[in-house]
Amino acid sequence: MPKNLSEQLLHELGSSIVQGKRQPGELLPKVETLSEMKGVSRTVVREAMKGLSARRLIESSTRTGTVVRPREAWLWWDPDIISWAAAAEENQSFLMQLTEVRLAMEPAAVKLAAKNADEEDIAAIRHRYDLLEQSVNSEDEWVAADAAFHEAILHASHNELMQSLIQTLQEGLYQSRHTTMRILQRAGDSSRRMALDLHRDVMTAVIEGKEDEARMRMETLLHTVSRLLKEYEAEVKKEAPK
Amino acid sequence: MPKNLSEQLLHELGSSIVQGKRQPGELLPKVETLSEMKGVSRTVVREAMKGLSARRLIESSTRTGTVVRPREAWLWWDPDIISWAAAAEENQSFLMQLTEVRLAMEPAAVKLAAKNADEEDIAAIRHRYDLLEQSVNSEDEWVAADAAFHEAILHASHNELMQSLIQTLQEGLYQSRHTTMRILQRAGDSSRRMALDLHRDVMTAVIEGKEDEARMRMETLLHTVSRLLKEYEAEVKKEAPK
DNA sequence: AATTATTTGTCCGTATGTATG
DNA sequence: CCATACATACGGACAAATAAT
Repeated sequence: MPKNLSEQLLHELGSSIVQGKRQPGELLPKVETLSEMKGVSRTVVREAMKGLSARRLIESSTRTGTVVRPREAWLWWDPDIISWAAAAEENQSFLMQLTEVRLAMEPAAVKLAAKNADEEDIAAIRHRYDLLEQSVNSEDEWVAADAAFHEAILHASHNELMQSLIQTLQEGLYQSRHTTMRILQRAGDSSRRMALDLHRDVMTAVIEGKEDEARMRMETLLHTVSRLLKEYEAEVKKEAPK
Repeated sequence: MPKNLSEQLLHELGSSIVQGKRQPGELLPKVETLSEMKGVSRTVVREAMKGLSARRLIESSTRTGTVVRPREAWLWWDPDIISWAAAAEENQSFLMQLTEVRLAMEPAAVKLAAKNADEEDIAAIRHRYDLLEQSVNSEDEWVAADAAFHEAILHASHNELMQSLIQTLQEGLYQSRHTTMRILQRAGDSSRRMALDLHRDVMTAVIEGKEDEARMRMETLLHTVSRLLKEYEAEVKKEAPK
């Protein structure tokens, strides 16, 4: 998947750090040694190192060598770091943290959308909602239509920073949720129909420019989905206990 | 300031892109040319490029060369990108967006703190508040004490992701605000005394575990400070109109 | 469809800078 | 002050990919 050798090595080293296989404070092998270990040139190793230090996972200094930086220095909002952390064995706590941020940001974004949406935005949102309505009977189409709807709302906030943030956030959640998503889909059309109503409520408030209304309805939507998720998780656990 | 040549070049190229001097879609000079232009080796150029592509500011492919990626692909939550954007000429819109995110995140973090703070956290928060109280008469000490107080609250949220996010956020705002800060400080002890009360209210709610109370009080605090800022900005503008 | 030109990607020998012992 | 060990920097060579001819 990675395009070139240095990206490959970057992912290998990066995930080993984020997943705790290399602890903060630990000294990495010197460039020459790594080059031999991985069978690549020093150039490739050095370029991978640049990727790691751009994410503040490591710090290099002459003579001392290259050490893994403490967790609080890491740039957690890098999509790769999030992806590596979400792919870790023990990721429950991390996913909860991601969810907490989402619960804070999405309603705020919708509130902004209600304030800032122009005619073009509203047309786009309406269109996405129609597509959502049409795909209420299809498991596969629903997921894509749902994402597109949220993206249209997000775009209407006219805040690039929030868009970027929520996007990386969603990707992180998505990666570790595709199994759970399947579970939710199994719930069938009825829960999707319920979700559809909640989506329409959000849309209406945005179109009418009712900021706080829009924010609260998004909160309701998120909490409902989260409750559904928990219920079905519990149910599955009951059916197949380990 | 930058430690080595490649970081120097990275900052030069990175800020020129973020500040719009090199537009999305534009083709960068090839490695060899850049190497000659800047008087550094190709190795240095290549390593700087790695830094830019880690931040998704550029994309390279063989034969085609290296192009500046569209703004929506950029990793906006990289501290360097934020710093470059905050240092731009036309940064009003960017600062507003940063502020909007802050207004969403800080109250959410305080709410979490009210939920999750343990004895240790509470002791730390109390301590920071005492320092804040003691520095109400000193312009210089206040800024540092205020930051420390917010950091202690943030730490009590027990959410590394939020901490990281708000920290980079604050650094971005701080960089472009140090002039405005001076203005606010000029307001004298009275406004600081008012702010102190608001801080105490937040602290109390956190200690008592009143989540929504804590969130709302932080919202009040932020809005009050923002209002004070605007008032003094307007006043200064009146005194010295351009 | 085959060839060529151009640019990134990769390798490596070598030299320099810097902090440690 | 010298020796050592590491990152940093330089540049020539070749490989791989792809747009243009």
